[in-house]
Amino acid sequence: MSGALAEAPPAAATDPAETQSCFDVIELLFFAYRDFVSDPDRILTDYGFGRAHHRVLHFVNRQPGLTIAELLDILRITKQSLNRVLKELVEKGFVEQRTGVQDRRQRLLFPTVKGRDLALALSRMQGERIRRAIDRCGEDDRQAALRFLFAMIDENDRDHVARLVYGAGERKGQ
Amino acid sequence: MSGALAEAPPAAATDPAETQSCFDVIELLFFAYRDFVSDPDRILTDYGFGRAHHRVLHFVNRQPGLTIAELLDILRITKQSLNRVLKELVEKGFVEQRTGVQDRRQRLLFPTVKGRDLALALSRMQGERIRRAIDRCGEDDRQAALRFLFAMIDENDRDHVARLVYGAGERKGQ
DNA sequence: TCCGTTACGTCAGCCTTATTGACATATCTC
DNA sequence: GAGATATGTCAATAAGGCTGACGTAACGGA
Repeated sequence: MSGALAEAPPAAATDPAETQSCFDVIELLFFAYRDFVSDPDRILTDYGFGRAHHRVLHFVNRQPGLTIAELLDILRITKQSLNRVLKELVEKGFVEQRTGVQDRRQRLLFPTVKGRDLALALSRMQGERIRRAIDRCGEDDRQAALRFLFAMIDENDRDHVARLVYGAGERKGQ
Repeated sequence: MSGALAEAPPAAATDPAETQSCFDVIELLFFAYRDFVSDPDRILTDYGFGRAHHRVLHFVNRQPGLTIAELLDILRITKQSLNRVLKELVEKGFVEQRTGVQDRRQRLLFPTVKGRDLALALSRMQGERIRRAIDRCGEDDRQAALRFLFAMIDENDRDHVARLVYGAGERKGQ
């Protein structure tokens, strides 16, 4: 496709042509993600929050009743890292913790009204970008992109992600 | 599609249905990116590098002769942040700086052989994930995903990115 | 030739987000 | 009652980003 690296043939690539053909995905994923997360960042600073808070708030709002362990598995960070941002979200009244009913060791996480509003405001910003993208490339490309992105996820995690994305909702009581 | 938030109707969303329909893109982009960057991370620690080094090395390798200003525009970080990682890459012999010919104020960045090898090893890891994804969802979905991801980029930046991704290669001499 | 602008480097201090390791507590399960 | 599990927390550290300020070299036009 492009003439990149024509003067510098790859020394160790098993298949230069195929390696090369992946640059577009690698780079467009980088640029799309770069701009994708930049929108909410502006709002978040007004609340004294960062991206880490956004991620927590998003998944708590998306799946009310989420446990700490499940959140750790989604975010792939340590509990110490999670605890700091979660504590701030709770202290500022965006997330509420309730003791589990079946298992009282668990702390189920719920968004407050305030938390839900913020989560939706952030999603709306990202949604606007997504809708503008769909206007450009069409709904079919969005559907295909979803399939491609899904296939990019670790195989062991796809079932879990599928359930979360397409089967989410209130799960645990109170 | 899903029953998420059924018990908690969005308070401020202009269009709940459309906001909701974006959750899949928001989340799959998060999970795909999470796993996508996790592969190179393992190699990078062996060299004492992090993701920031990877990004710099990738674009320097992709576009030999890149200037500092262009790299800053790609990465969207401050020159102080860039300088730290770039200095380490130069000190460890992965990137070479040469004074510009037309404009002697510029420092043109080139990968060394060592740098090119590392960049390609990292790209290869990501390429393997991409190829596995294509095996699952097909080449058409990949092409569509590229169009969608491209449309997700800031409008002002699309020309620049298009040139970089599809028209890259050696640009500035010696 | 002088002067303003540009490209880059650097010092200093700070913030966020992540890490590892260790230990405490409450609760479940057997 | 004992061990495993879910969570909370203290402490130290690292990576990667930021702002602000200042310096130097080179370009470019008046």
